[in-house]
Amino acid sequence: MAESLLDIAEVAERSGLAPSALRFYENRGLIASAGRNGLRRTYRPEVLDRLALIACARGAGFTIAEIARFLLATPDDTKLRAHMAEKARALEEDIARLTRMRDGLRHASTCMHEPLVECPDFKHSFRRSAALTEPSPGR
Amino acid sequence: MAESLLDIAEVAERSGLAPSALRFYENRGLIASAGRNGLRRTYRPEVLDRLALIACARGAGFTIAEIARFLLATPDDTKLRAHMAEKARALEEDIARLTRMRDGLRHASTCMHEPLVECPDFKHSFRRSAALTEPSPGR
DNA sequence: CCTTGACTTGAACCGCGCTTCAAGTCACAG
DNA sequence: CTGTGACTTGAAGCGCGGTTCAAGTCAAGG
Repeated sequence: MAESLLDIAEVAERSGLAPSALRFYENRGLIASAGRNGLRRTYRPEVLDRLALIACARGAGFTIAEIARFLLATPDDTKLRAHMAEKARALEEDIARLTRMRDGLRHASTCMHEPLVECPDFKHSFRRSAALTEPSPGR
Repeated sequence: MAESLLDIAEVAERSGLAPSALRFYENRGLIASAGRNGLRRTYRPEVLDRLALIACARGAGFTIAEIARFLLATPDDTKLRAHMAEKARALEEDIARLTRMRDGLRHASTCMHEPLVECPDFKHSFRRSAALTEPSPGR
């Protein structure tokens, strides 16, 4: 079984993350090492799934601290579920915003208008977006 | 006409941004003040549209520097258009990623599975997402 | 004239997510 | 036993997007 443990360098390579990032995640509680081989951390292969999860969550705008909370939450945690559902809702809004933004850019990239930035359609999509975005001061 | 100029405090209030942020944007070239009333910056009302645009772009993940480039680009700029189209494509990917994330979270929030994090469906959606996310090292 | 109070400036600081660095420690080869 | 070289640590540094701060300046009011 010790055979199946991965060296930190290997995990780094396979996950595409820097070793420093792995150590960073470890001391933030996002992942755990299985033990040491001398000084070297060794990881169970499942850590790769973890890392994929983390990368994805990061990409979706979750902070490290949030991810840690998710991962450390007590198992049968109803708060966790609520939190997840809440996040799903938030993502819904993000998606809508990005979609509008994408449409605005698409239009802008083909619209002839003299300052491009003044194109009414273009401005319009931002206006709408802004109205929905404003209430959220954070970020 | 001077009547229609807005004081920085007014712009701050209407846009929901801190005055410090307005000054920050100004010295990054994102907005321009119309002049001064004593020491006080005054802005043309159109700056509010600008700010809405900026807020939206920020929300869509553009950096301040990127936005500045967009806004300062020479008008009939074909590179600008190409850049925009490119960004639109990138947003498409982000949207797809967020959508998968949202679905993953939705599932997770109702799925009974003992470490929640180990739910196969849940993991699966991250796996797929990760595969598409990995090539992009930045961010 | 002097105060008040909102603005001005540049510079320092903050939180985030890491990376980089100096200094130390280990396994293994020769 | 001595390198070598990849790891270890904690601390410092970085880029981003601002905020905060000390010190200065102005217009208006008393």
